[in-house]
Amino acid sequence: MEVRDLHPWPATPAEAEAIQDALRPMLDLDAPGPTSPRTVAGLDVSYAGDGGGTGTRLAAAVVVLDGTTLEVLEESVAVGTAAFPYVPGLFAFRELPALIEALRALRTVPDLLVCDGYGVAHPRRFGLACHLGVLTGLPAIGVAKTGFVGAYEPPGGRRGDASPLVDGGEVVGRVLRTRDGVKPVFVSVGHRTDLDAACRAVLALTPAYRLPETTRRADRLSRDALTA
DNA sequence: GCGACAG
DNA sequence: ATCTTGTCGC
Repeated sequence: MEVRDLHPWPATPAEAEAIQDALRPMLDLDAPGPTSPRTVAGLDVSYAGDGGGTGTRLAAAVVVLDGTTLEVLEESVAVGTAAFPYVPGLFAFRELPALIEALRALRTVPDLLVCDGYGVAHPRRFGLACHLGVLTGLPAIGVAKTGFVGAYEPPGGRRGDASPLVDGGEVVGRVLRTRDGVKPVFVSVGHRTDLDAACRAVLALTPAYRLPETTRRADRLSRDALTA
């Protein structure tokens, strides 16, 4: 699929923040999300050794599933190196180049991107899911495993129970229980979707496990690519 | 000032 | 993210 050319690459955290600020106005946060996406892509990255600095070997994977049957339709992997040191809030710059390469190799144009991390639930309201959404032009959401920004009350204990994630006085996401009695995930909007549609998609992708089937498939694929 | 801090 | 043993539970 087509992906917009990558912007000039930042050499410092300050430059990276400036890029996020420059791209944020391109976000579409008013559009209703896809009601029943035919194809859903999961993205994930695995690292070889020390996952802290720049240059670490990594593998980025994208797996496209049928939105209804969750059958695997297409896979894509790209190996490379970490393009930026890990800095909370600038996480996207670490794996963006490899993820973009994997996306470009895709034959399918997914109806929805499910990213590992956050969307607007971010210090500058521009997490990885927003960044990938703007570069691809596709609806995108973020699903994170642990907290980052925002306060919340523990959601009820049953699958589907949720509570708002609030930061700076605004709702930036939702803490969603995907399995009964299991630690919830953090869902936030990235681009061209609303929070309700994002959570519906996540529930549709979690018929058996805590994490979306898209994320689980991409995780396994990226890990295998690193080994081989 | 001190801690917390997506992956 | 990754490094890792044992342990509890279905």
